[in-house]
Formats: sequence, C-alpha cells, structure tokens
Amino acid sequence: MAGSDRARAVVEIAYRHIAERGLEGLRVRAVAQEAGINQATLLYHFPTKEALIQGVVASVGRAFQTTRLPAEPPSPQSAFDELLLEVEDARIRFGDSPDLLVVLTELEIRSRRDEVIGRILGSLYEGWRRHLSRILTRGVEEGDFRAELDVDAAAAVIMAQFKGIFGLRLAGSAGDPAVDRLLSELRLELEGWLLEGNRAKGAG
Amino acid sequence: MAGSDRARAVVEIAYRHIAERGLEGLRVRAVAQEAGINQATLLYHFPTKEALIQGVVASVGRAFQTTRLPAEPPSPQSAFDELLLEVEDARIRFGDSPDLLVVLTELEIRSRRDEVIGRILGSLYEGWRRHLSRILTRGVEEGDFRAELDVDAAAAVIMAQFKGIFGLRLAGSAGDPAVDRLLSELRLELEGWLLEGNRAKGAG
Amino acid sequence: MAGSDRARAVVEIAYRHIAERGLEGLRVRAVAQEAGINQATLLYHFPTKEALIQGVVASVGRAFQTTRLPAEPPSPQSAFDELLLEVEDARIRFGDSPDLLVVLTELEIRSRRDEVIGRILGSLYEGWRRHLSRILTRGVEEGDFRAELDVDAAAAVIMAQFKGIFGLRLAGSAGDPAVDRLLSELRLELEGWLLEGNRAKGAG
Amino acid sequence: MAGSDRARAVVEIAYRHIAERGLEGLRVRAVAQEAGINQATLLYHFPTKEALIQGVVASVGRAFQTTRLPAEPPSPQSAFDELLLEVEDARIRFGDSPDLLVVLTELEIRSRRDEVIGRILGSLYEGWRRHLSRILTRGVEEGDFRAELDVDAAAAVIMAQFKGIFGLRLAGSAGDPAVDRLLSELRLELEGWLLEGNRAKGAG
DNA sequence: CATGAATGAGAATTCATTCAT
DNA sequence: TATGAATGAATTCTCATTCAT
Repeated sequence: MAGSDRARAVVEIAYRHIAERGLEGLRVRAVAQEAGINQATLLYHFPTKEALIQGVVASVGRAFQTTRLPAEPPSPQSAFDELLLEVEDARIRFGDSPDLLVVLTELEIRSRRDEVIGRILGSLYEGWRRHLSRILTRGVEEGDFRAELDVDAAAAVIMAQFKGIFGLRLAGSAGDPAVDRLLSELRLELEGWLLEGNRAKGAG
Repeated sequence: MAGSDRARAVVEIAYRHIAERGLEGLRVRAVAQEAGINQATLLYHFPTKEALIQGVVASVGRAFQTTRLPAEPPSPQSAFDELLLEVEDARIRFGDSPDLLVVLTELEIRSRRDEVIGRILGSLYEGWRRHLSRILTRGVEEGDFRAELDVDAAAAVIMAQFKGIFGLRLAGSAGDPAVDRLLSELRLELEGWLLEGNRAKGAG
Repeated sequence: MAGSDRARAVVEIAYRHIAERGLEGLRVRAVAQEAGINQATLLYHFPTKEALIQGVVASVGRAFQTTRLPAEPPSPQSAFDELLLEVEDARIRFGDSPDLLVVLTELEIRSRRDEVIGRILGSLYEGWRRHLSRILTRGVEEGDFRAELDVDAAAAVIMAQFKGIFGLRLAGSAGDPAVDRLLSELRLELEGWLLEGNRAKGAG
Repeated sequence: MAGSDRARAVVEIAYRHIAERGLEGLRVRAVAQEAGINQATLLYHFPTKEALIQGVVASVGRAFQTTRLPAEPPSPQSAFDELLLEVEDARIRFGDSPDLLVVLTELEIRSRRDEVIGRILGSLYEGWRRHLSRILTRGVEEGDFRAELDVDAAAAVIMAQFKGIFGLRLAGSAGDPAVDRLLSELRLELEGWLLEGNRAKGAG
C-alpha cells in the first residue's frame, strides 16, 4: 500500500478514536490494530504518538476547510445572506456528529501544553475569523450592517456562538431544546444585532 | 488533619492538575505527592481514580454556583439588567483564568463515556439554563422582551455564547480581540435580539 | 522484605549480569526475575535502569575497598613489602574471577558518556592511586626506593599493571602464561625499578 | 560505489560508533544513516548485525598491525632499542585517542560470549605477544637481558602494561599524571627489570 | 488513618530483520 | 545493488491498585 494512503487511513482512525475516547483514550496499539497493521508499522509512518496526533491536527485543519457548502454561485447576494450560509456551513461541520467539535476541543486543551498544535489550531481559527470579518466588513460597507460594528470582535463572537451552540449537546440533558431551535434564535439574534435600522434602544 | 479537609485539598489539587494537563495528564501519584501524602493514602480517601474525578466534578459544581456576584439587592430592576448581571457572573466564573472552563470541557467530553459525570454536569447546566429561562420569561411577561421569544432556546443560546466566548482564548492567536470587546458586542447583540421594539426586518 | 535488603540483592544480581553479559546484555526484566520480584517492583526501588546501574557502581566501589587483605599488623615492614601486599590485594580483587574487572571496564567505557558514573569511578581510582602514592612516598623517604622516582606516575603505572595483567585473560589464547607467572615477573620488575641501588645503566 | 568500498566505509562508521557508544550503543540504523544508505542496504552487505561486528573485528585486526612505525632500517640495534620502538608503536596505536583501546576492550568482553570474536582477538594478541617474545629472546641470547628472564611471561606483562597505561585515561580524574610521564617511568622500569647487571637485591 | 512495598496490565518505543519491488 | 515498507519480539517505563503492618 502506498505510504500516504496508509498514513491517511491511520490518521482517520486516530481521529475517530479521539472523538470517541478523548486524547486520554488514544492508544497507538488500538489504532494500529483497527488499521490492520502492526503497531511498529504505524510508528514507522508516525515515529511517535505525538507525531500521530499532529497528523490528526493537520487532517482536522483540512477537514475544517473542506466541510462547507460547495462554492456558492458567483453573486452571493447580501452580506447577511452570506452570513446565513456560514450558519449552514457550521451545521455541516458540526451538526451531524459532535466528532469534529470534540476533537477540536481536545486539541485546544492540549494546545495549552503543545506549541505545535497551538500554532496550527491558532491559524485555523484565525482563518475562520478573517473570513467572517470579510463578510461583516462587506455588510458594513454596503450599508446593510450597523456602521459602528466592531467587525473583528463581532467575527469572534459569531465563531464563539457556533462553537458554543454545537458544543452544548456534549453535556446536554434530556430536556434541552434541539439545535435547530437554537439556530433559529441565533438567526433572529444576528438580525437584531447586525442589521442597520435595528437600533437597540439601550436597557432601561 | 480532619479527613474532609484533606479530601478537599486533594480535590483542589486534582482540579488544578486537570486544568493544567487535562484529564489525560491526571496522575494519582502526582496529586498525592503535591498533597504531601502517600499515594495509598490518597486512595484511602478516594478509593479509585474515578472517585477522585467525581470529587472534582462535585467540587466544580459547587464552584460553579458560588462564583457569581454576591446576592443582588432585593429588587433586581428589569429583566435585561438581571441578564447583564449574568454576563458579569460569567466573567467572574470564566474570565480570570480558563481553568474552570477547561475542566468543565474535559469533563463534558468524558461525560460521553461516563454516565455519572454526565448526570452531574447535565443537571449543572440544566440549572443554569433554567435560571436564564426564568429571567427571560420574566422579561417577556413584563413586556420588555419580544413576545415571540423561544425562551428555552434563547436561554441555551445565551449559555452557549458565554461558553463560546470564554472558550475562544484556548486556541487563540495573538491578534484576537480581547474578551472585553467581545462582551461589549454581546451586550449589543442581546439588546437587538431580546428587547421589544428592536424588530428585525428579515434578510433581503 | 526490608527495602535495603531487596535493593542489595537486586544490585548483586545486576552486577553478575553485567559481568556475564556486559552492560549490553543487562535486562531489567531478567534481573527482576532472578531476584524473584516483579519488574515493576525492581523499578520501584531503582526508578530507572540507569539508577540500577548507578547502584551497581556504588556497590562496586564498596566491593573494591573491602576486597583486600585484612588490616595488616601495626608495623607493615618496609614500603616494598607493603607494595607486595598490594599485589596480593590485587590478586584477591581481580584474581578469582574476571567479574570485577569486567564490570569495572564496562563501567569505564560507559563513563565516557555518563558523567555520574565517571565521577564515581574517577574517585575510586583516585583513591587507589593515592594509596599507592603514599606507599611509594614512604619508600622514597625511608631510602628504600630510588630518590628520583616520579611517585604519582609510578603509582599510576602500578595500577595500570594490575589492571593490565588481570585483564589479559579476557582475550587470552590457550598458550598464554598463567597469571602467577606474570605476577612473579611483575615482582622482579618492581624490584629492578624501584629499589635504590638497582640503578639502570641506560640503553646502549 | 564499489561494494567493498561501501563495506569498508560502513565498517569504519561502525567502529567509530562502538568507540563512542560501546557495543551497547551500536545501532544498525544509525550506522546506515551515517553511511547515507538504507538500513536494508547495510544488511545486504552484512547480513546480520553480528556480521557487521565481525567486520569491525577484522578491521581492528588490520588497524592493529598497520598502526606502527614504518618498517625500521635493516639493523635495529639492540633488543632493548627494539623494545623501545614497541613503546612508540603502542603510543601510535593507543596514544592519540582511546578509540582503538575502547573497541578492543568492548570486543574482548564480548568475546567471552562469542567464540568467533574470541578466536580472532586471541590470535591478534598471540601475534603481538610472540613478537615481543622474539625481541626478548634475542635480548637474552645477545646477553643484554637477564638470563633468567621468563620470556613469555615478560612479553605478556609488557602487553599488559601498554594496555593498562593507555587504558587508565578511560576512568581518569583531573589530577592524573599525563601518559608521557607514565611512559617515562615505564622505560625506567623496563631497564631495571630487563637489563643484565641491574640485578635486584630482593626485598628485605 | 497512613504508609512502604509490591504488582499486573498495559503503555510507547526500539530494533534487527525480512521482503516485494 | 538498493530501498521503502513492514514486522515480531523485546525493552524500558508507567500507573492505578492492593495489602500487610
């Protein structure tokens, strides 16, 4: 089997193991076994467990950028519409299963102790935030969005909302509202917050 | 030393270890050593590592409920003002250090495989959500908030926003906006979304 | 079993293993097995293999100092006689089996890469050389030995002779003369070299 | 590259690795890497690690015989002068770096368990001892050396002295006398011991 | 309550060797 | 000749847990 095929397969399995058992439960031996190869063979491709994890990080970075709606038609309508497409992208990324979010979260926590992972994840999120910032900037420039919007902060807040909403289910209880209801509210929230003319009166 | 003092000290150390190294890096021996006791002595107080973790969970539950502003004066003004106090509470809980959030997140991830933890965290968050729901319900009843508000969903979204915003820093890069700017935007967002009269026009 | 007993037994076994199989062939598991304990138990007493080796080094240091003739009667006759007693000591140390010399040699070679071992062995040999220097100095002062003797160099040479002679057997072939014949020659050599009145005429 | 060139280069690298890290630290992979070839390629030339080691042994044997002064002029003066040339040869062999001695010693220790190596080293040293014996015999026959000399034993002692003296530095401490001072003393020792007329009086 | 000692079950990693190409 | 890929068998070390005292 070509080396990169094998490596890719191994990373996919490791990814799933992290999603299911946490980094805490990641075992080189278990991954190798599921890949149908000898443990030593796995360590031939990824010389340490750490290297394997970094392989997962890289793969997650790629997955993050590919799991979105297919490139929209040339004219993406208004900035707000484009933003709503981002909601859909988030649903595609995080909605089907909590796997990606779990893995990302595990890696974030580990990134506190691991510079390499930190750098990769940092640039991942930075890319996302810039993308959102561009949409928001366009909305402001075209007069759709409030002129005083703190674009960078707003972009970060939107990211945080996505991650927060899709992360809620991790410790959810039976009575929790479904994600769809949350996303509906989120849409209303974005309208009230961003759209020009929805000026807040301030709290009384 | 009274048994419960010792146990409390041990739990505090374990909590810190989880915050710093993840559940992945929690070691009974390391906790015992830092507590100045024998490994076997620790396991006398908490018969298994699992029990120690559950001790941390319980302690986190307590911490979660005590880390808030001192009980407000009898009349907490409007529902929106009360909600803004929640923002302050969140800042108190999560703002100083990412520790509580990291530990919570670690435990959430583990709760997928560990029913006991799942139940405790579930009721923790359920309590929080109910608390927010009550505030929102009051706002709707008093006519401050939009009548059509999906109160339960909104409460969950607000929780998600808090967790998301304070969690951002975990994988942040240098250029990220400070939490304070995010919270400012969040306040504007809540106004535009919740307050009656800030009707969204819908997206065009 | 008292901890130090066990540790001592383990070190003795490790010593023998090094003697028989070289450092190259030292296996923690094999030592533990021969000591009748679990491998983990061995590593409880010596937290790393390195620590075990250092235990052996320390033990060798002790063995080196105890394997000698019982303390001589108060007046040890002439310096030359005392030196001949050193020959006997060397025979006691190295003569019965090549074990001590093999282990020492292995450790010397390793000491090139291991400072800790280097320091211990260094002081071991320094002690021996000083002891020999004292004997030689007395011989010179009492007029038995040649006045121009380079005492420190001579002490080192004598050490080297002992180690060299007892080490020869390691790669010996069938026709080699027995150690006793070598020691006889060595005694003659020491006489001709050290004793006053045996002035060398120089080479023609 | 011609096969034997490659093999020779590999052996040289292996030799150096043994000198620097001991047999204990000899790694097929490391040697291959330093030789710029694949691990499997190395094992094509030397089918086992054992074979590689034997290659080193053979190479050491050659090195041992070539590292000496260029062939002396036809008439090498007295036997004692010839012996002093041996001192120079030893300095050439062992003096510059401890490498040869370290490798020899490692191999000697291993020869206890490895007959093949034992035989090669045995004949190596036997050749050396015979060479010294011839010189000593000539000295006795020509009347320069003491008639009662036990020639074979003396030859072995001389070898032992060389190996011992050059080996001292392996575990030396800072205050040790330099090798040159030791060799000076050795020369005096040889004179007093071997030369006719330097009769020892015996110890009192 | 507390501990030193012990341990079984794994953990990652190493390493000489094999083999198809 | 040469190599990338693969591997079995070990190897050191870790860790939660047990137990006699």
